[in-house]
Amino acid sequence: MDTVPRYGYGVPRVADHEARRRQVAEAVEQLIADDGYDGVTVARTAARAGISVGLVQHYFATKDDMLLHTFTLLRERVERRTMHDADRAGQAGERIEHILVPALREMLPLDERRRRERRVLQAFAGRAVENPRLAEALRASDSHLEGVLARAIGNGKLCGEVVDDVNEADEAALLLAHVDGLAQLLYFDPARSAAESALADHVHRLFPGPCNHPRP
Amino acid sequence: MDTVPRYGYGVPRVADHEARRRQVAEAVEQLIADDGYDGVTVARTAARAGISVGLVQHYFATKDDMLLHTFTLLRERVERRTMHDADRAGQAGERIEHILVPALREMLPLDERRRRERRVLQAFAGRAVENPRLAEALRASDSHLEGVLARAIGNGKLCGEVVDDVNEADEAALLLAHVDGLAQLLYFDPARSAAESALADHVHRLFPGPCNHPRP
DNA sequence: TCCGTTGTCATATCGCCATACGGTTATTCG
DNA sequence: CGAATAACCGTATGGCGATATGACAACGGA
Repeated sequence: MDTVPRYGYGVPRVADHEARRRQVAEAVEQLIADDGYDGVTVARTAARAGISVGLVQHYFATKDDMLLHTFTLLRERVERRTMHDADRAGQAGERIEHILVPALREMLPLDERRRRERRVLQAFAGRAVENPRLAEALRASDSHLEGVLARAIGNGKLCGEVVDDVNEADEAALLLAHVDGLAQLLYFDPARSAAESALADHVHRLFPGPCNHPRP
Repeated sequence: MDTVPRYGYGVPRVADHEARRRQVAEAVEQLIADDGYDGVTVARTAARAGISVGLVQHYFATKDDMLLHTFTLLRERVERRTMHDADRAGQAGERIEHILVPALREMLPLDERRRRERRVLQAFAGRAVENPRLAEALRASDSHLEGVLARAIGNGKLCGEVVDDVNEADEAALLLAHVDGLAQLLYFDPARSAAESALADHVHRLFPGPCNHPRP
């Protein structure tokens, strides 16, 4: 992922490629959040990022690449933030449930920042139906999250919090789908605080047992 | 689908306004399903509907109106299909749960037709973030469905299927959100049959009790 | 020092699309 | 029968936006 060749041979005028791309992606994200997906034009993006149209082209061959990269960075950021804790679920001897709930809660649009984020993700999701590359990226990103959750559920089985006969892949997908639905609900109806407890309930039903095998 | 009014000559003075608008909306829906939202242009829509650009303009002042009307008709159709049964939940003496589950199942993309439908709805949902009129229409449509569900849950309370201390408005919203998440999941992963049982489980948890007061 | 490469910019091009417009046909009503 | 009117068509227009192009600047290497 980060193994980009770095392009560092005896070349002149070395700029930080990744930083520039991040800068542009940041501008795109802001534009989507403010004006929607259709509000994104190469010209406006350049202006927002404080650079020229030509430079944007220099870093992204096509507008589509630009959007895709924006989406990728955004998802990576969300995943990093969300799953930072969840990934070591079952290692600390604490109940996995108690690690998972706040982690997943992080995905809900509970403040302005995350509402903006949701807005952008929603716009991307809408385009995914007509943009195969975006659809693939979305799928990949979801698969990754599902993998992390499935592992957490697997750990739950090992330590007795989860009953043995659940299919962790299914349950991970279902949990993620539920969280997504709740996020959608909260986006359009921020007052529905019941969504938060619904999330907790879901996780609680998944992890009903006590933690029998706390790690040292 | 094939019920295009065929415009028999000899009726030009007064044409069936609503039928024409339906015809155009139908074309729009097909275009979105086939080529995505951005694939919809007035010209292509006219071609698809077998009429001229000018005529489309004659029936819709603006492209936005055209799209909005398409969305409205689509949602109405889905609601009608879905809630036809659910609305008389608790009247026949049958368990409400057993009426609600197949009704809500209807919203899941379980066959090609509904996958196409989902595709279109997803595209619309994506634009709703940047289109206030669409957002409002979506909200209104959801509210309506929530109302129907809330009433069903209320009936459940009356006849003992639902415990008394649930908030039916909250539960209706949560149920709908869950169904939406599951629909999304199934769209991208049609093989996840666990989604269907998840829906049934949710409803079953909501309606745990027996039906004590069957109507005559 | 000078060459080649890369970073950067400004502007040109070219297609597409929503909407505007003017014309034609065919009813209905008086 | 003859306006008046609504359904309907084809094309013009004007703007916007992605991408192409060509020029210039800075810097590393020989």
